Formats: sequence, structure tokens, C-alpha cells
Amino acid sequence: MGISERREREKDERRRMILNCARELILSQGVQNISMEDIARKAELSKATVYLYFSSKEILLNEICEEAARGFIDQSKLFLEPGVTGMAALKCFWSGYEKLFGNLDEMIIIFQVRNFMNPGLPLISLDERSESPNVDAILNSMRETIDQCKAEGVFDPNLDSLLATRFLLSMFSVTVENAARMRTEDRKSPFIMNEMKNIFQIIVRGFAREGIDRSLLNITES
Amino acid sequence: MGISERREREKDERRRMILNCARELILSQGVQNISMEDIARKAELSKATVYLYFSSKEILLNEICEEAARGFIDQSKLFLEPGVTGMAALKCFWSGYEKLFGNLDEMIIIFQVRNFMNPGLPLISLDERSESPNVDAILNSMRETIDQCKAEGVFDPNLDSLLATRFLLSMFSVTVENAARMRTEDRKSPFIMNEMKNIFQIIVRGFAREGIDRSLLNITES
Amino acid sequence: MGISERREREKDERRRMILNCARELILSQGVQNISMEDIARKAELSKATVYLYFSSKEILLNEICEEAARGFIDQSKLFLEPGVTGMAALKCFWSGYEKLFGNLDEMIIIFQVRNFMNPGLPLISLDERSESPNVDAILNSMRETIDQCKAEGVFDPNLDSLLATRFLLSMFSVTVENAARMRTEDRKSPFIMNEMKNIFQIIVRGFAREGIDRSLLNITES
Amino acid sequence: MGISERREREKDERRRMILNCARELILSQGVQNISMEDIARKAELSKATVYLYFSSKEILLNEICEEAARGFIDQSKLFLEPGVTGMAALKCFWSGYEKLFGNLDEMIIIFQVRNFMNPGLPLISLDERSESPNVDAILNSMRETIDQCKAEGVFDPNLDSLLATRFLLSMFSVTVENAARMRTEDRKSPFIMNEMKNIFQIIVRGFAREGIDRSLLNITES
DNA sequence: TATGAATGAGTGTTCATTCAT
DNA sequence: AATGAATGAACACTCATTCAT
Repeated sequence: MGISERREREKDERRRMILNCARELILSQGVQNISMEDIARKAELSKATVYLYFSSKEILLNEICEEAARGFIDQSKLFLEPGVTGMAALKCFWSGYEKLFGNLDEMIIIFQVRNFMNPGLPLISLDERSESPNVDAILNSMRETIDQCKAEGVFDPNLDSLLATRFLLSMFSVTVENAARMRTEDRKSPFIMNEMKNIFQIIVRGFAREGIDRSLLNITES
Repeated sequence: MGISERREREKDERRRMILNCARELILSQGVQNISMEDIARKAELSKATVYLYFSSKEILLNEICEEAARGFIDQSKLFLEPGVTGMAALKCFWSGYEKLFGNLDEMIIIFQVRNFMNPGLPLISLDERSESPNVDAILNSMRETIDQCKAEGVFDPNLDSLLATRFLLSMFSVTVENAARMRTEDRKSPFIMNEMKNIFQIIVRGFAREGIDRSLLNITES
Repeated sequence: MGISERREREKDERRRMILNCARELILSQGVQNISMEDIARKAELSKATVYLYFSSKEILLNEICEEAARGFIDQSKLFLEPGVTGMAALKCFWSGYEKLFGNLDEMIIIFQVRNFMNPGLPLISLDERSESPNVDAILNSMRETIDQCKAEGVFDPNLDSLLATRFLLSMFSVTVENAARMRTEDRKSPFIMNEMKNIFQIIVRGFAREGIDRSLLNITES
Repeated sequence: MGISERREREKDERRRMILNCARELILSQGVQNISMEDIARKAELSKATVYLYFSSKEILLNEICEEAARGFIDQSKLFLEPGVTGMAALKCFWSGYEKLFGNLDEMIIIFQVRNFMNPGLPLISLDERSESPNVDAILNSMRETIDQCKAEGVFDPNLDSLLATRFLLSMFSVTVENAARMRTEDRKSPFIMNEMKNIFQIIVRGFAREGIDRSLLNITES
């Protein structure tokens, strides 16, 4: 019985190894430019073996996306206590994002791969049956937070929370795609992070209820 | 004397015909999925003939982009009177956009093709010498309008206008890319248009100077 | 009647003009790299018009070759007096070559084009019915000179004059092809000319009858 | 244990099979006229498979050349004893050439392919870093032999050995190219071989020091 | 389980040649 | 006589996917 467990474990390890190799290639060369050949070579496996673990390139890429999204979700939970306000949750999102993905890599993976597979992502799914439960979970979580902000009188009550969610995520997506175009070393610069924060802040202000004190809208520590 | 003119005209027509076929294919299948072969077949020409009119795929795509951008610029001018305020200019942008591209196609072309040729568009150019003067003109025009809004005390004086331009254009880009994913008939629905307007409105509010009366920020007729 | 003559003359002029354009292109870019398109563009004519004068690329190239060969023959005659010895004739060949084609161009044309059309030229024709009478004339003239040298006891009586002719011409061909690979400005250098002379001299010595005084074999002025 | 060896062997065989198919095509149609498609078809493989073994056409052709050159070198060594005189070495060259390539094919391959890839060959390389070590080795070996003949007082001390090498090799090249133009069955005739020998002999005489006894210059057994 | 080997269907691009006007 | 326009047939090269072992 131990033997089959080991088998299972090894299989999982190899799976993750392939995913990691693919991730690295995506980060260094961009999704558009990598082939199954590249991934297999990097993983020191044959192409056929890669196909043993992922039955198509699309599935492999989706899995990479999902894994990154799962990582993001798990990490965000750490920051998200129950009973917290909407704005506090948004701060947590940002903070978690900032702390976890300060180097941007996870986000680049999520958005770049996602957009490559399914250009125009954020408008679709969010309700339909999806192959990407984790990515969807992020969307849903964000949506709930926005609803809460509305309920708490911070956001404009007329704000369409579905639209707002897609909008927010799209912005991340675009910023990240741009960042992915930069030289690998430049990505880590606080400049990018700052730019993303500014955009996030602008959007939050745009979401706000009329007349609300702007100091309540800060997404970073007051 | 009329003969060479007719030739010229016919050549222009054929040129535009090819562009239109390419446009249609892009709209129905997405830029990523079309080949010169496809374009030629749709135009009922041989590939070599297409190359007679456009010396490379890149040039053809850029021309499609530029043509759409030119159309947008021309139309915007009609709405844009000299000596107008920044907010009025923004309204014009929106109005021109709404009237001219109510069916979205031009915008889909511009953003989709542009992003395909040059992924991560909004971060680049905007100053460097470019093969796409018309597209760049839109970017520059937008930036100037944002600067004007700042100067007129409508937008937050701390707003980075370059960032804001990229942000705004990116939002259009993303919305459009999303729209491009929809079934061709759904695209024409006022729903999309309304969504874009809402997003535009949110961004403008996000750009606003603190405390400014929101009624001044309306992008549609008051 | 004057009118048709003028027509004829104009036609000839245009013909030669096309040939000259092709020549220039060959000299500057090499035979391998020129297309009918290039030739037509250089001649400021349409491709179809070029085909009016030359029914295929092969025929055009052959004509270029033939014209260059004709030029060489005409010029050589000036140096070749009747009743002259074989060695004097060889000197004339060299001298004519040196004076006329000091810049190598004609030779580059002849050999490069010829080899392109018909790789391995000098072994063939020389007896069979040929499309290239002028090129063949050079071969024949050379052969007669070699025969004469044999008859005069300067060359080895066992020398196969047909072989010797092909050999000699081949060497010119190769040297010229090499020269054609150089930068246009380097070609004019006396270095090339000197190299060709040395090779010519070596071959003449190789042709010589055993024991003959080497001073009799000089191909340049004694 | 035997399994990977068999694999290796089979791969080598397939590799050689492709090379042989390419060789045959080159011999029957000339380098200029063969495409990767042709080679694949002849080998009864798909184009993609050919690319599996040779990553570009250039590399495949170079390999063909190198293999032929390697064969020539190996064979020549058998004839070349250390401490041998320059003339003996030349005899060996000829003898090796005659015995190994009596049917000319190897030489046709070497010179034709080489000239195709790198028109004007003999002038270049011979010193610069090269992708074709075996071909270069032949050039170098020939040059050393010529130098030795000069040192031994057999060749004219004023002979430029670099020039002489290029000259000699060019002659082989041309003769071989000519031979390649003949009908496949005619190539095997002793006539060609004899012709090449005569030319080789003429050149050696041309290289000789003045007054040297011609019997010392025989390239075949006295 | 793992893989080496194979491939079909493209991909953008070029060019000698033809033909209606 | 002249040409603008058109094209078929190539070309080198790529890649996701399959399959026998």
C-alpha cells in the first residue's frame, strides 16, 4: 500500500515540476513564445511524457493559471479575517497582493496565460460552468467585497458589482501584461508596484459613493 | 485621361477590399487565428496578389489599425471645437466613439490588432517614432485632454497624466477585447455600450480632484 | 520607310537598355540575387515589357553573356594581327583582356552568368549546336591558338588542345567568380589582375614543351 | 542495455539514410534544384522528420560536404606516410583520390555543395574559423604539401602557395562541377578520370621550378 | 510509466511567367 | 507597344499532437 502512495506522490511531484518549468519559461519568454517542446526540454522529459500528465497544451496552461490563482487565494485568506469591513478587505487584497506577489510573477502567470488562452477573460465566466474554479473564486471573492463596500455605504449604491469586478480584474490584467513586457529585472522595481497601486486607488475612488471622505478610501495604511 | 484614374480607383478599391476582408476575418475569428492564406481566400485572390498590395502581414495589419484610428480621429474632430474645456473634450471623445463605433467594430479592430502586433501596447510609444501615426495621435490627444482637465481643476492635480492615459486606453482595450469575444450579433447590443460608458464614468470619477461636484464629471449630456 | 527604321532602332535601343540594366544589377548584386522584377524596375519598365523583348529570364541572361563575349572578341581582334605566332596571340589575349577588362566587369558577366545558367560550362558545347555562338567563338579561338603553339613547338605536342582550352577558360571562370564575390571597389585593384596573370602564366608553363626556355613563355612583354 | 544502443544505431542509420538520399538527389539533379521537401520525399519521411535530424538545410548540406571530405581525408592518410616528400604526397593525393573517388561522386558532392553554400569558395576560409573543419583540413593539407615541394626545390620558389592551393582546388572544383553535368553513367568513364589527371599534371608542371627534370613531376607511378 | 520518433497542416514570403486591356 | 494585375508553385521552417515500443 505504501508503494502506490509513493507512486501517487511521485506523480504529483513530476506534475508540479512540469508546471514549474512551464511557469519559468512563461515568465522569461512570454506565453506566446513557448512550445510544448520547450517545456519538455526544460523539464528534462520527453514531449510525450508531458502529454501523459497534461493531455493538451491548453489544459496545461489552464492548470498553471489555476495553481497561481489557488496560491493567491490561499495567501489572501491569511489577511482576511471574518467580520472585517469591505474596505479593510480591499486593503487586504492589496496588501496580500503586494506582499505575496511583490515580484509580480504569480500575477503575470495568471493574467498572461489566461489572456492567451482566452483573450478577453474577465467578461466571461463568473457564472457559467468553468474549467477554472480558482480563477473564478478570485472573481467571486472580489465581487463580494465590492458588494460589502456598497452595503457599508462606501461605494456608490448604483455601482454594478459584476461590472466593477470585471473592471478591477481587467485593470490588474492589463497592468500585469504590460509589466510582463518589461525586462525581467525591471519588473521587480517598486515603480511597477506603485503604478498598480495608483491605478487601484483611482478605481476605488471611481467606485466611491458621492461625497464620501477620500481618506476612507485609502487602500494602503492610513 | 480617365483611364489611369479608373486604374487608380480600381486599385484603391481592391486595396480596401482586401483590408475589409481582413477586417471581417479579424472580427469573426480574432487576429490570432488568421493567416495571409485566409485573407487571400476570403478576398478570392491568390496570396501573391495580396502581397502585391501589402508587402507583409505586419504592414497589412498595421494599415487596418491605422485606417480604423484615422476614422476615429476624423469623426472626433467633428465633435471637438477649439477652445473647448477638457471635460467637454472627454464628452466629445465619448460621444464620437459612441456615435461612430456604436457597433464596436472599429474599436475591436484597433485594440485587438494593435495588441496582437505589439502586445502590451499602452506602455510603449506615445513618444517614440512610430509606424502608426494615427494610433499614436489618439494616445497623444487623450493625454492632452487629461492635462487640460488637470489644469482646469477638474482632475486631481497629482494625477500622472501619462499613467492616466495608458490606464484609460487600456480600459478601452480590455473592454473591446472582451466584446470581441462575444457572438457577433451580441456585440451590437446597447448593453456593451452602456457598460463601456459606465467604466469610462468610473475612471473619470477616479481621476477627479477631491471634493469636486460629481455633476461636473458626467461624460454624457447633463 | 523611315518610320519603320526608327521603330527598329528604338526597339534595339530599348533592348540594349534592358540588357545594360541587368548587367549593372548582376555586377552589383550577383546573378543569383536578381529577379525579373529587379531588372524591370531598374529599366523603369514593367515586367511584361521586359518579357516582350526577352521571352524568358534564361534567354535574357544568355543574351547578356553573348553580348559581353562579342565585345571581348571584337576587342581581341584589334590586337590580333594575321601571321602572328601562337605565343604572340596568347599575349594578345592577355593584353586584350587586361586592357579591355581591366575592371573585370565583362568577364564577371560572361562567367558568372554563364555558370549560373549552365553550371559547369566549359566542358560542354565547343562542338555541339549552341545558343551561344559568341561564347563558343572565344572557346574556338583559344583552341586554335593553342594548336598553333603546339605546331610551333612551344607547347607539349601531346597536349590535348580541347582539354587545354576548357582548362584555361575554366581557370578564368573560377578566378572571375571569386573576384565577383569581392566588394565592388576591391575588384578594380591590380591585385586581382596580378593574380589572374600569375595563374595564366602557371598554366602556360604547364602547357609547355619539355625543356623549352621559360623566357619564351612569358605572357607579358619580355 | 542493448536497447539504447540499438536506438542509437537506428538513429544513426536513419541519419545516414537521409544524408544518402540527399546525396543521390544532389548527384542526379544538382544542388541548386533540390528542396527539403524533395529530400524528405526521397527518404520517405515527412519534412518535419528530416528537420528532426538536421536543424536546417544549410546544416544538412554542410554535413554532406563534411562527410565526403572526412572520407577523403581518411583515405588519403592511408597513402600518406610520415617523412614523405612533397611530390610523394601529391602522388598520394592523386592516388587516394583516384582510388577512393574513381566514380567521382564524393568529389562532386564536396565541390558542388560547397560552392552552392558558399559561392566562390576557394578564396575564402583556409584560415578563418569555420563550420567545415574537414573541408578546411583538405585545403590546409594541400597548402602544406605545396610548401614542402617548394622547400624541396621541386616547385618554383616564387610560387605563392596560397594562390597555388586555391588554384589547384579550384581546378578540381571546376572539373568536378563539369563532370556533375554529365549523364550519370558517363561520369564513371575513365575518360573523366584521365582528364582530371592530365589537368593535375599540367598544373604541377606549371608550379615546377625552372629547369627541373619533368620525370620528377609525374603524379602517377613512374 | 516513459519516450523517441514521426508527422500533417500550416506559416509568411518569393518569383518567373501570363494575360486582358 | 506597353503594362498593371494576377497567380501557381515553391520555399525553408514550426508545432501540437500521436503512437509503437
